[in-house]
Amino acid sequence: MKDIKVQLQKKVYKALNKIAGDNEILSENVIVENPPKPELGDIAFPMFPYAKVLKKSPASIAVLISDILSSDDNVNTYKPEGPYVNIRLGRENITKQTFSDVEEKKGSYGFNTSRQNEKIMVEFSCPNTNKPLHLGHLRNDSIGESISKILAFNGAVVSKVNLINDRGVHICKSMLAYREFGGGTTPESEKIKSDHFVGKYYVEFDKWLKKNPEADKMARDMLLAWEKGDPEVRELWTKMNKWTVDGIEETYRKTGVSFDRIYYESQTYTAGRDEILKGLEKGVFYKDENNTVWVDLSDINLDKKVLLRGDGTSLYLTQDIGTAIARHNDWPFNTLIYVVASEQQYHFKVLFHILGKLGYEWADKLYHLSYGMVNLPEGRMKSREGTVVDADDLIAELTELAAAEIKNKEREEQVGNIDTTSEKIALGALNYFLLSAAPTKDMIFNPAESLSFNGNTGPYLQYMGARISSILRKYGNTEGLKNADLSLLSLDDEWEIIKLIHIFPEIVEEAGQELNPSLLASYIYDLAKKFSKYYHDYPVLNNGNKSLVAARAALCSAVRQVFENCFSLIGIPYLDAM
RNA sequence: GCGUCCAUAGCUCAGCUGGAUAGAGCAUCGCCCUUCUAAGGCGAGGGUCAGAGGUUCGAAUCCUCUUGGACGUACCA
Repeated sequence: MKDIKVQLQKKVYKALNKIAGDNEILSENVIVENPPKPELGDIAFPMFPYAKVLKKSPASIAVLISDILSSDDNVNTYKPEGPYVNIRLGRENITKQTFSDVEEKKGSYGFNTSRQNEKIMVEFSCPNTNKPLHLGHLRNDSIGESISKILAFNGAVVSKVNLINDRGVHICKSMLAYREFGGGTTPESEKIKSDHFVGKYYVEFDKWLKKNPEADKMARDMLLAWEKGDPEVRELWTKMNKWTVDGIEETYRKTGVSFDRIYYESQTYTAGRDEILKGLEKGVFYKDENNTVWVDLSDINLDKKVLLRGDGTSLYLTQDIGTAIARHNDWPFNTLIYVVASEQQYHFKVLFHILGKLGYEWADKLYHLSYGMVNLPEGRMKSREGTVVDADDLIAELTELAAAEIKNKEREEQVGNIDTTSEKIALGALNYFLLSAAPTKDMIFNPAESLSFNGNTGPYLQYMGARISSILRKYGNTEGLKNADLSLLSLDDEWEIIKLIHIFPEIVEEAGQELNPSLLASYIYDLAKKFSKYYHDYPVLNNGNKSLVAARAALCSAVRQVFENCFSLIGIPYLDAM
């Protein structure tokens, strides 16, 4: 559709100049747009901008341009409508081309090469090992996974990386509380998912701290002991970290999240130190009387920032500098995208700037994909007030609701395995919900409403997919569909659907450019809605005309393929029955 | 204080680089299961696009200010 628009732009440009004669030269950048309603045509050119130069009314220009263009084109039709030239495209070629494209590419329909030869690293998730994942992590994971898939579908080579924050005072707090109150219990003995088991002691620590202010200092001491390699502390640390990581990995498996490489903070946290010292030698940084190393950021209108403490220990920022450099060595990327919440914008601004100062020419290829917070109707989630929405609980709840719905509709038999189907519905609901809002925006999770499966939701999309599958199952062998007579698809409703199928690759490209999965979410919802109305109004199988049945089945088949491909990009499992 | 971002229907969100009466879902109220699964379809009501200026033939969209909010501005991560 893009190239068609460009061609038409050129034609309109030429026609405009024909009217202008040699008086005026017009900008080649002719404005194109989509008409607000399908009845108005497929593509529109507003004529307002040329009124002044041509000394004619927009409406009369529209008439002239339409005439000129019509005389030279027997494929598309041009119609002046008020100040607009509205164009109806010849449907035959586009339809034929679109269908054969889908038929040929199948699972890779939508794939394009706009990001070919790019190596893109995507960092996301980055959990702490003191507690299980919550809803905020789920948004991070959804975005990270989706963006990675989208970029790969744009031809890039993508490497997904995770950085597990397994070091620091937070894990020491859980460790202390466990040592104090755990009494040698284990996740197995208590039959609690292992990350939740550890999280329980993190909460326990907070309670303890209220009665015993000493606890804070004890945690810091434990961290020091850890850094010194105290064997007892290390042993406990290893054990508890494993519990958490095992539990988190189980959640990853359930939500379809995976990584090409996992970094552990405990292994990388010292890596930045040498870089800072090198920078100090080069005079990029400076040291104060306490041996603290600083960077002056007044060149980007920011304050100064500590890079190394006086005792030589490193900070979050220090570590991230080291990690970035290590990553570039491990896998020389063209771009590194950090999927991290918006609250860390300042951090990344500073990080990128410092890497630039250190002379890494790839510093300007680092990008912070800053996504908004997930809030509750009452406001921010607060662990202290126990309002944090736990990831596993949420998924379990959604799964139960889906299972109840299946039973309620008496679909057990058709669905087959209720457990796996319910899980897929839960996942579809969750990912669609999290990805349908633009990443940059904060969003509100209203438990009551967000658990619904009706309306603009993942399950609605899955349901449409299941209906298409059902129709195609009833149709039988779909092999012959490539020979279907597509000219029978003459309804406007069919044309609207075909156009949507046609532009799918363009939407994929745009979503990649803008790093915005929500474009795909609203695209597929649009397609689902149009298809839903279409098959409701026009029988695919029971219309009494064998050729028409084949043509419509072919349309179903193409829509199904786009569903599958688009679904996979935004983490919605495709279901053949539900 | 300073910086970044945000403000569209009662609620949750769309609205592309400015363009034709501002769109969905939820909620409310009607209608539709003897035809491919009603997790569905159709219809109704509901908007001074926070407010005020400006640029433009034309602004929800761009610029300025005001108001209201989020986040940040730690030798936390």
